[in-house]
Amino acid sequence: MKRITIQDIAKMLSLNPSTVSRALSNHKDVNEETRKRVLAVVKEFNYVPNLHARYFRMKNSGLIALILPEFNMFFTHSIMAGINQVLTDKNFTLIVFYSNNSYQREIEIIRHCISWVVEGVLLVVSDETQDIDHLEELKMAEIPVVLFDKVVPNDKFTTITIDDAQVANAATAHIIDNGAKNILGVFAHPSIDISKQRSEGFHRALSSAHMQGSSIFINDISKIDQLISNIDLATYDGIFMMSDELMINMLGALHRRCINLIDFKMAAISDGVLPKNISPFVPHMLHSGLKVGQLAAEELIEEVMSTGTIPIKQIKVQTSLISEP
Amino acid sequence: MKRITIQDIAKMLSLNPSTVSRALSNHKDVNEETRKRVLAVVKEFNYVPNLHARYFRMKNSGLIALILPEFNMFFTHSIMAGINQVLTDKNFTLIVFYSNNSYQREIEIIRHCISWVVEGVLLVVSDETQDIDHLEELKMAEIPVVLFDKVVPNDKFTTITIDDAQVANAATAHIIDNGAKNILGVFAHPSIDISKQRSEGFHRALSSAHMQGSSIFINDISKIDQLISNIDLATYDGIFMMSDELMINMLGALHRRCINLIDFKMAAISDGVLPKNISPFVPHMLHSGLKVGQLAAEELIEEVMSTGTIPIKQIKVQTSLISEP
DNA sequence: CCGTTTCCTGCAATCGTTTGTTGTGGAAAA
DNA sequence: TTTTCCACAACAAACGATTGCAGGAAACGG
Repeated sequence: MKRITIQDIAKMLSLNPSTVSRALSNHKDVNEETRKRVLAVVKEFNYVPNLHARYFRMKNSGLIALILPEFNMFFTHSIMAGINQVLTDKNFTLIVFYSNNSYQREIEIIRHCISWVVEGVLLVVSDETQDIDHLEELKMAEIPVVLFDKVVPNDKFTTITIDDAQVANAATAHIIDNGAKNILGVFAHPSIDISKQRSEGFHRALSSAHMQGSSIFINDISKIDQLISNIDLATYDGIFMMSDELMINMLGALHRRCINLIDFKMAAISDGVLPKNISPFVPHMLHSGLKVGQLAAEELIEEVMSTGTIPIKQIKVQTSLISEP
Repeated sequence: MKRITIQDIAKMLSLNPSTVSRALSNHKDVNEETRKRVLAVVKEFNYVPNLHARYFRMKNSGLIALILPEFNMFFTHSIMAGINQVLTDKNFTLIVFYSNNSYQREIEIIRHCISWVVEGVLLVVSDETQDIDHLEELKMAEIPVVLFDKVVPNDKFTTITIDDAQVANAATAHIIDNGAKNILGVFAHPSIDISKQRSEGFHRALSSAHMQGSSIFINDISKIDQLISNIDLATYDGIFMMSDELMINMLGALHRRCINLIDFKMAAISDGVLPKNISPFVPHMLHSGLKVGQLAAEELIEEVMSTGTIPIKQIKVQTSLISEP
């Protein structure tokens, strides 16, 4: 079936398309009477504007691209919820791409975004991404970009992160405050930036309490049982876990080794959802994906809306300690 | 900066825009020599086509809309991963909407989809949605729709679900096979369709084994501790949990009541991700979000691509029992 | 040498919407 | 009565890419 257009409406009412257009956009130059007639026809025939035509003419698109390296159950969903809230509010439409942690794919996606005339890009870089050369094209096309969560440090684009070292430090300090004497730190793959940062914060907390402790880096989470099998857990009385994913897996692994979790002082860095759902409760530095998503979207929209240039910001999201359920 | 267009390229090379366009689309009517020259300029100036212009002219869009009622960590992410795989493969672009479980919002979104001239819609209906009247508009606009996961039973659109009753039945049977004599079924809010279906399957399994058992419906998951506080768990030796969300919360709640989970024969319906991550292992009927997403996307694309009409299908996704880690 | 075919490129229209400019009739002001 | 002004609506151009058709030049056959 052929869609009804503004011209069809114009013809029916013996009006000019321009008048119909203005009627629909509440332009003052159109008589209230004619507007009524237009609206009536719109309703009767279920007219909806063709956004391709509109945005093509207007040279914008109302589209915001979100580029994610992967879909994981621990953080992505709340980030998306946060972004969506903001975008829906401001009447933007979200298109989602998935780089599959490939730098090459990320480049392709960015090209595609330009083709789509998106008005802004929200980017969580892939693990492979080491530089931001590929964002140059977006800059040239004057498309604002906000990097968040995993970022490449730079001074050309707004970034939104947490102070990983400081947060890990605070979480570890909480374990120490609870009286643990020997703490095990559990981290993800050591090559990714946040592992390094959080590990650093962990060790800083230990040394400022004049304590020792050790860290393990889980390269492949499915092998966690093996990886911790040669650790004498009895020597530890505290555990720090750098993420939700590690937390749930670590708890599972300990459980499989029939270790009583009550014996441990624990802390993690978490989105806050999982600790609400599982037992025992794990105190955590609340690193809310929802908030990060919202903030990223808000910053981006601000840049999109502004006419002039806006100062680049390096935002550190505040985190807080959640010490009880 | 102004974007470079086909006409700019044409001017530079003293060609006609039409020739440039044909060169770029590998049309045979253009000399290999000229094509080379065009490609060189394209590369030099980083030309990217304006998809709004193209799709506006071509009357399609390469867009597929995904409408979700909510973002939850338990199923959404794997559904999206599955969809994305297929769409990326077939060169479609995904736009995502979030109905926030509101029927009204769902209607708005569908309108918006038509406005965007999307080529297909993947829909998980909101909890409020009781009918499919609002999909009539899509049908009139000849936009294919695939309903999946949560659906409204109907014979006008392709649907992809699991046989909830049968799956719940099988899971329960597994608990019975393991020797449990008195089984507790844990279900979500009784007003949503899948709760009813799964509860029915659960009870069917019980009665065909000439057993009794009881169910509880968790209206508000944050109150799970209260809800199970008046249950004498000692009388049960088996638990069936209808979803990942209930599973993780139930395990947590039992743990808080210091109940030894080893004493229970358990089974659930699960996406499979969580059981890999937690301990104890919970046998489950594997209801893979990834697979559902893929299948939904594939079915939709097939309808989109086909010229004639395609038979409506009511697909039940196969599930399998995962009885060990 | 002319007619026909082949190969390549140009011309012009088109998609649906928006918007700057122009036109018109009637009322108010002079 | 003439001039001015205003409210309203029509006209036309534009956005960038695609495509049917026309046309020119070279190649080829007779």
